Amino acid sequence: MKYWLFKSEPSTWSWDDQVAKGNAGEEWDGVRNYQARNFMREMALGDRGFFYHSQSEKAVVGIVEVCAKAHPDSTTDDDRWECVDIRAVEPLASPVTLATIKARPELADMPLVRSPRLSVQPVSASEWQVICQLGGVEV
DNA sequence: GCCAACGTTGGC
DNA sequence: GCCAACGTTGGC
Repeated sequence: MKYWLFKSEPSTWSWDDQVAKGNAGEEWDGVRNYQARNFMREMALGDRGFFYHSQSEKAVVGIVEVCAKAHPDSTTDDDRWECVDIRAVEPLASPVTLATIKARPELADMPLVRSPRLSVQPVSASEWQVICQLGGVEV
């Protein structure tokens, strides 16, 4: 199983919006970036991901699961763009902020730190464990 | 195929 | 609200 990070502006699509969709999940649509799309193509059913709020909040707030593999993005006719579906699994007991992540040497290589604009990113197993611990979530 | 212009994103 | 960084677009 692989780990990922999904970034969203809470004013556009928040963790609460994601939770409201329940187990059916929701398309992670609107991605118009090849790198991000390619990561989504690599995702398998059951892969886990962090849900990150950008802008005002700047924190990992929840854990999601891939519940549909990459398929055409329904919000465009342009067949270059694909997306997966994800569903909320559980919130972090305490959100892990960008400041906290930046302060951790073992997390300093995350794309979140290095290229903050990439909206879908891979997360290593060790990074996953560290952030889960910081967030008060059992791995 | 290159490169400049532009729009968007996100941190501060 | 500003500004820097980046990726995409379109003209040549």
